[in-house]
Amino acid sequence: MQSKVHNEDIARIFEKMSRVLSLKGKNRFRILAYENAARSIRELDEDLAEIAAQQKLEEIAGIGKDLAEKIQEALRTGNIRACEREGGKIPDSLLMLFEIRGLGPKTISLLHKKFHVDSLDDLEHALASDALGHARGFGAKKIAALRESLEAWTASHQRMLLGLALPRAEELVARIRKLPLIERAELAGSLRRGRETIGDVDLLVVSGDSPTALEEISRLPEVSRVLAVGPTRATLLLDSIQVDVRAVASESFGAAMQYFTGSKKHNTHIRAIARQHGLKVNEYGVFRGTKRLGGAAEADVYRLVGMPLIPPELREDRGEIEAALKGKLPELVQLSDIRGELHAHSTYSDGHSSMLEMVECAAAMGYEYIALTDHSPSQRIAHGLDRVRLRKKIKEMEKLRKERANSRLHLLLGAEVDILPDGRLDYPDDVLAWLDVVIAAVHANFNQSRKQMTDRILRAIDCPYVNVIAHPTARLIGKREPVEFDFDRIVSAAKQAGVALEIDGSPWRLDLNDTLARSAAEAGGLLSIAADAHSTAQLAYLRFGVLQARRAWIAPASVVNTWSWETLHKWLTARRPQRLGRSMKAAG
DNA sequence: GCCGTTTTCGGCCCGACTGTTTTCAGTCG
Repeated sequence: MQSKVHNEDIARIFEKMSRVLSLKGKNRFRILAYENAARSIRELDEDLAEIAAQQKLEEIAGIGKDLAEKIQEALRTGNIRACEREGGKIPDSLLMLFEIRGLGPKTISLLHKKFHVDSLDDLEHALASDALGHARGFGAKKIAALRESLEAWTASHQRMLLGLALPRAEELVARIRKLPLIERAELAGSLRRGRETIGDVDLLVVSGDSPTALEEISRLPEVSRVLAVGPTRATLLLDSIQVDVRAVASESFGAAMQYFTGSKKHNTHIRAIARQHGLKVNEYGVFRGTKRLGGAAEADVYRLVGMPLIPPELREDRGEIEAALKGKLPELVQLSDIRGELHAHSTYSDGHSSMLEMVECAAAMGYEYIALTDHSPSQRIAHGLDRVRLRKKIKEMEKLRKERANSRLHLLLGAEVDILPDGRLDYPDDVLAWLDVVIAAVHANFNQSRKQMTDRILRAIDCPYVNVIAHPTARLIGKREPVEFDFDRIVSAAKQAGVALEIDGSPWRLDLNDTLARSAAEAGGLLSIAADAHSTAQLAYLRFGVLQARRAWIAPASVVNTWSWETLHKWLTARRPQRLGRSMKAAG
């Protein structure tokens, strides 16, 4: 049996084919057909192999007889002879040039033929020399624009982390809202849906004088570069993040928000339902024939197709439309439901803020409880606490509790304890008994087998002092793959034991991710949404965890840190061997 | 190359924007 051919492999072949054909100046609709097919395949949930087995390839939008046969061939042999023949002599490095903004088939073809540019490196050299200067179509501005595009691509060809992009985008929106010409400004796109990474920022504005408003936006100090400005649209760079600003009419604002928030799949599905009602939905509104029925408010769009407004975080076509039609949209946890933080560090381990600073910040945020969960000794780089230093921390915490006796904020002595490779915890039971909150986490030996890792985490869950498994898959977005384990077994063991699985809000982690968190919650498991804060400012990371939880359809009831102090306290102590931790008694 | 209440041929992704053009070509979303 041939090694498995994935949907993405076939999408790549078709994408390559469309680029090859465009370089050769072939029929533009044929080019478009391959492009559409590639996109259509990328949007599939099901494996092409399964669809092929059911003889249903031609039911996929954009796949006809010919492409269905080509897919069959790719599934059998791993490649498509006709596509290889067509693109045979064209190096992949040349096709990479399509990634550069401002380069299309004509220019790439010209660069290739006249200047022997076959790669991004070649392009860089050509742009650096003055060779292009005299060629037709290459003015000084064009060359400068290409230099900038190449630079921007190098800086940002990978997607940007939500937690880093969102605050920058929000600052920009706040700034834009203060401009006198601006009536409204809102973020749309994947940022609004809370996706863990984003490609660019979509921003909609309403103004009585759009052209001037867009000019003014382009001149804001936050904007590092202006790629394009016209009367209805501007493309800007905010650091290396591309921002697309669109000016829309007030009466179309809701329809435009709906359209530009996406996802594409969600919108396609909504439009299909609209068609069944004899309606047309686009970015300008909802129409029956030429009669405009609504579109000023986003809720208009959903109401006219017979459903309540769907929260942006759910708009991925993962069942939310069916749920909305049945009136069964889930109640989603929101930031204001959160009553405390169960994962935060202080200067005792690798945090940058003192216990006092962390506690004061948590009080200012209106929290009812905060656990300071510094690392255990195995985390040497993070200054994990041995018994002696842990005792010192307990003393300081008891002093803090006395000084703040009138505060409604409960201080919890916690630790983020390493789960050792064999599943034992990094503190012995007598030390664990000192703690009010134990969150256990994998921080090393990520490459164990699936079975070893499953047993390791199961053993940690078995320990009666453990309350939470922190960042369960240990992934770092774009940097470290999630560890492998039997997720269903972990979820069911955690549920049995009353152990919560964490949704870590740190922008680099967001762990559990949305799909895993959703299946944990659907199985009836408990979750904890945490900031994993290493400073007072990072306590705000919790909101990214909440966004992730909302994408996972999670209701407040299954999130332990939405619970009142009394309920949480009962839960924390429920599993413990009889003798209560002494600091918990002090917390009273 | 796909698609079909316009159905096996003849449409399909076109409007906005930039740069270099002297009335338009190329690219983007």
